Amino acid sequence: MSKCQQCIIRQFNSLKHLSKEELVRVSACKTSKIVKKGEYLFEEGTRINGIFCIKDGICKVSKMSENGRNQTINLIKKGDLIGERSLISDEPSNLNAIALNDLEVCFIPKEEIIRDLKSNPTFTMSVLNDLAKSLKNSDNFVVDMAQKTVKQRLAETLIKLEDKFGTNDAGIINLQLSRDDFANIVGTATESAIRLLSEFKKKELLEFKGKEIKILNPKGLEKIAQGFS
Amino acid sequence: MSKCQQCIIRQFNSLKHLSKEELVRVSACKTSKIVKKGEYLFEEGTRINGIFCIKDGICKVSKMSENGRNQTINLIKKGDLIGERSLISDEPSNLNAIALNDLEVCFIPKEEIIRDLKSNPTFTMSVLNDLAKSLKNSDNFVVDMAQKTVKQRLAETLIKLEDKFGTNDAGIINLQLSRDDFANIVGTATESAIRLLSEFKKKELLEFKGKEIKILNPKGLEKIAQGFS
DNA sequence: CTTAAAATATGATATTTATCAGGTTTTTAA
DNA sequence: TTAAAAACCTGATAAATATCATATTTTAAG
Repeated sequence: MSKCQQCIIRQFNSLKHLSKEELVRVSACKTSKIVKKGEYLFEEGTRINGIFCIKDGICKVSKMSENGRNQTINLIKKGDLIGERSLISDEPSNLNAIALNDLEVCFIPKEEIIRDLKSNPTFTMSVLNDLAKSLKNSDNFVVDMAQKTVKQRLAETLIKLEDKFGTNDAGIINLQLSRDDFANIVGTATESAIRLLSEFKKKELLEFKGKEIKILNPKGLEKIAQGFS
Repeated sequence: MSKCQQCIIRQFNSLKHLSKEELVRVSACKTSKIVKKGEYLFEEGTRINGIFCIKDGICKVSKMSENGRNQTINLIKKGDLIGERSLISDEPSNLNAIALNDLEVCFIPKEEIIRDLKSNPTFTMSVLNDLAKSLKNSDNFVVDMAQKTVKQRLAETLIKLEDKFGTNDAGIINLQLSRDDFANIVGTATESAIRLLSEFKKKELLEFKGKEIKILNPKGLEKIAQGFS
């Protein structure tokens, strides 16, 4: 198994603040696994007892509402850590993590990381920083969900996806989501997501062929996200 | 000015993990202030550079949406800390904090707390814990906002308010909010909040006289929050 | 290659919610 | 105490969104 010390991925997250010795220890007790597209990395209600470092692939973080509908909270990509909350509280996870495409992850047990948290303040501050950023994102997300229309939210989602995952040479967003995935991110019915995507296409804000989406007029989408429509 | 060492409020938050010496230092550099009802404790876009400890009163945390509408994110009460995020990032606050009634707060400058974070792992873990809990709350809030109807959200809000602030001898919730406040928590128009409160009253789920609200049938409200209506 | 299943699409309709408009009551300040 | 302002309330209507029904296209499996 590859060693954390040599893993380039750690440069993208808090693990970069670990010393060489700490990394060696972490490396010794980590495990790796592959999660196939559509399978769970972890499930709501289970204890995860450690953090996952995403080496490759994209992971959808979601939660069931009491209404029985699924809401996607976040998309996690290569280089991100997930499961930080399990370090702190002993409660089972309140979230699902599902592979959107084949996922390569490392798992570091809780005790190991806690040991580092207690001894390495720089590492701890970095983890605090991550949580703080997530919290800010989440708060902003609440405001959007509460105050924006479905159309605004979909426009915003498209912009954010392009930002986060980039495009290929042809300008197509480097992430293929089903209409249902879009609906679950935006918090709407699948039919509504489909209709709005078609509307955006008709208005030449974007074009798509199946799941391949290319944004043609980002400014226009931005306007819509801000409520000018 | 009163001393942190003798302040009973700190028992309710992470500050309880500070040692006597640390508390003496904190106490020496803290400042106190009163914020009158309706005034800002701090404003979106300003740098706060420290944390506030709420000694008395209730504070509304909110954010303007791009649509120009206000969304209340959280209600903070006696014993809570607020502003933890400013410890970590240097960005200005993305939130407003407004006094719902007269507020008595202490302010502890950032540098002082960071010093303690670096030297006291128990304190740090407690702050991490707070952030993690907030994040969980926020995530749940996102799901509610995205997936529940206004009626469900209002019912849930009422239950949560009673939980958090309790009731007086007459069973009236210990917090007086305007209909507009309710609308901003639930994320709806003021008229809609009014209509639904009236509907709940008609169904004898609650009774109210002005801003004094008494829940009569908590199970019934719970049912509605879960989507049975 | 063929067929069944899943995903996408679109129309019709019902429901939810916002908006506007006009009241009444309560609170605030002079 | 009284006038003005703010908060509250209700109805009518419009807009947004969900739901249901059904057709088409795409994908997956045999």
